[in-house]
Amino acid sequence: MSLPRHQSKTKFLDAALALVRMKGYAATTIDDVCQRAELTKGSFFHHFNGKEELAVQAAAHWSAVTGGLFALAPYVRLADPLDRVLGYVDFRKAIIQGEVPEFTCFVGTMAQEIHQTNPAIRQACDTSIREHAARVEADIALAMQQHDMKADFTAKSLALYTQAVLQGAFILAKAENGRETAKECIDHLRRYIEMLFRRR
Amino acid sequence: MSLPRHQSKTKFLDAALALVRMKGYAATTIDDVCQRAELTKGSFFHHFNGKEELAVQAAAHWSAVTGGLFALAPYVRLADPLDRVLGYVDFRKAIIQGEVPEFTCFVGTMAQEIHQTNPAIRQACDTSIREHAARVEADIALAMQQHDMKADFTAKSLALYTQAVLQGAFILAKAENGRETAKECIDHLRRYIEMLFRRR
DNA sequence: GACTCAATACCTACTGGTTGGTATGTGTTA
DNA sequence: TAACACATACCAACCAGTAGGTATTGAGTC
Repeated sequence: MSLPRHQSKTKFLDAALALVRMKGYAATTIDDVCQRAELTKGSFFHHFNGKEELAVQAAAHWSAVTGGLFALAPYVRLADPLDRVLGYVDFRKAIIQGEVPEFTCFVGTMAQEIHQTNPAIRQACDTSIREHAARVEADIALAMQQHDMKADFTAKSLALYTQAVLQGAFILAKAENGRETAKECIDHLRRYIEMLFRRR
Repeated sequence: MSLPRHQSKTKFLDAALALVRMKGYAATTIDDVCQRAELTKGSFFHHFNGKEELAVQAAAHWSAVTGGLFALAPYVRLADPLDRVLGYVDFRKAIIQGEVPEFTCFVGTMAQEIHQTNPAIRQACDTSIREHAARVEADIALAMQQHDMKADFTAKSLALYTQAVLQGAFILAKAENGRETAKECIDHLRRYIEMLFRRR
């Protein structure tokens, strides 16, 4: 009566994403993960050699899941690179919906907790964030080229800035337990990009 | 051989600030706090009725400590409100020094972890962040007034945006285990404010 | 197509260490 | 002498991880 191959592993990873986004890494127990995945500890330790490995693989899983989401978003098909950048920002604002754990970032949450105590997880989170930023960076670089912009900042630094704003917006959302401030932050981010590219 | 009144309590609170900034809230045990404060659990439970109360009071303690730091910063004595706003941003950049736990935000870290699980701590973190933002907001409001700015955003939302950028910059700093990206984020924040007020 | 056999996938039951919290003190101060 | 400020010793619950089992799958053999 077992499920198709490796589906269980995915269930553990999905459970980890949900639970860590709700309670954080340290407060999420392996038993929690097993219960949510509707599987047992024996199965868990068959797939992972411990909590750390779960976290590292969950970071990669997060990249895959969100990567798919952004790849399918309509803005990626816009012809103008600046439109894609602004479309990305708008999309990030649009997906701020539902309860706080539903729209906040798994790797940002985890990095916050383990940066000093677990280098392997920290590295996995950093990689996930930077891979995502690199895709934004590509469009920013094209937009800067197209607008012949002579700036005292790089496309990379602006791309990372967009991520910082989003991560910070999530923290304010968590603190207030709401979405409004976060959305207003993204409005400011959009305004900044518009001003940089003189679209305003 | 006991210390002057209530000094022990402060030692617990200081220990909590340091440890949570290093390891996060959940991973910080009461025993850790006692050890760092060089006091015993008996003393701890004399001053606090549990970990939650420690966290709530530590948030207030954090506001007091950082409040003192900013009150003494040189930028607050500048005559022009916009200079004070930009001076604040520069000051935030300047104090990004040393190891990551030394410059990151206690309440931001804690809010991230407990927002769904502990309303009392979440509220304390929100209050701490918003009190700090309110001081920035005051100068922003004056600057907007003085520059006769007709903006489609409020001073409050811009003030909260500055906090979001800072909190997000801290997350990137934690993920990369360094300071550079965070500082570049603050450069972007400064550029944004300069552009809003046409100082560039 | 039936018959091994080994690897895979999953389970139950347990353990040793940790953790938040308690019970019950003693010394010190006003 | 009562309140305060600490300390020691303990406990029950919890948690990461282990031991050792059973069921399922799939590839090779005849």
